[in-house]
Amino acid sequence: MKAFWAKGYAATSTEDLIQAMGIGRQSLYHAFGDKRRLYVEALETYQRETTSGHLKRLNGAISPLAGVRDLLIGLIDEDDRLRTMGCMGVNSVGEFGASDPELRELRTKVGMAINKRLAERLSEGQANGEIDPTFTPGEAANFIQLTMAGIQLAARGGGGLEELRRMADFATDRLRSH
Amino acid sequence: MKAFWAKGYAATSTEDLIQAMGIGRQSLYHAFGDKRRLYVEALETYQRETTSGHLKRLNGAISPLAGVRDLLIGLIDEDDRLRTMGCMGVNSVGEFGASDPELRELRTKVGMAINKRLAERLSEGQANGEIDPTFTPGEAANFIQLTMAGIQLAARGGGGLEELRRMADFATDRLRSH
DNA sequence: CTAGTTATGCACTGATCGATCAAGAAAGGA
DNA sequence: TCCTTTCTTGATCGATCAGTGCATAACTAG
Repeated sequence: MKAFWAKGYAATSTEDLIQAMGIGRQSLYHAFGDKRRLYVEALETYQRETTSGHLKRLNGAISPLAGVRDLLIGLIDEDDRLRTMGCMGVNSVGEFGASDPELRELRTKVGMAINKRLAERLSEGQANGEIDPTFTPGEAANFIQLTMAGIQLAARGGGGLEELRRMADFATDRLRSH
Repeated sequence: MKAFWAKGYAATSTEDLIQAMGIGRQSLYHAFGDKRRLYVEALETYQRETTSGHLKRLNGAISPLAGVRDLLIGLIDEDDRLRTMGCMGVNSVGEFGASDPELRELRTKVGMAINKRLAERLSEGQANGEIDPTFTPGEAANFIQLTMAGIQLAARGGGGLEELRRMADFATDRLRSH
């Protein structure tokens, strides 16, 4: 997973993979079928692990808007090395675009789950007055997801810790009611 | 340029390139040195061509906020095929991250130029009362750029025309003063 | 212990990778 | 015109690519 995450699908050789996993060549093919299947499994694992963390931060905060902020801030790893790896899902979109139906479905599934919970949470925030009531929760949820992707892309591009945190705060503040 | 744009650096073979350009193999190496140099030149050309369009839209509008909107809307091609190619610069960030100093500098240069003009324009908007005066133009400019990247990534991922336009409008409206 | 299944190591496949060679064709300059 | 430089063509380089065949090793069930 880390090998694909760092270098992308095409630039990661099967040699890289067996080195990273510390197993033999035949074991890789026996266990995963081929390079592509391994990539899909790695991406699935990545999505599963990260999504649960995202939802935990979104739900755990004391208020909906604080949840959004925690979600965005939580994307930004303090460690430079980890942060510049970005998000494997975002990287996958960049590499494959909309061309691969299987990856697209995988991505859509995760996106919808986050979107749903995000919209619920935003709706709560509108009810308690902390979030601007003039927009629809669904649109705002889409926009938060766009912001998530933007932050993670900027992180991969070498964006600094403080710079990214300011952007997360800025985006969060844009949802606040006046 | 289109070949690299569509498939990324690693997945584009020199055979793809000579097919796309309609020239012989040796001509490619004679004219560009190697694959990497050709990629850098292609990316430079892409940046130059697109950036001028972005600035034109940002400057051409009747008001600063309308300029921001035109800038964001202008990223979204009506043609599905073109839209799903996304932005070559964004794709490049995804593929190479912060690992390549030359690409990073190329990207930074363009980013700063847009950022500067964006901040100026936002400042104008705050002066004429159309844009929320409570934030600093620089931060807002960074955020617009993050939104640009987010839109273009979503486009590559298969985002629909109307969906993306709604996000552009939503982001623009977040800057409006109340 | 044995039989049968599963996993692994090593050598190797054809294909394709990026890049180069040698030689000729075209273009440019005096 | 002749000579030099620039460009193009086709064959080919060694390296690496993803994926296999085959024999051995490890494990499991009885």
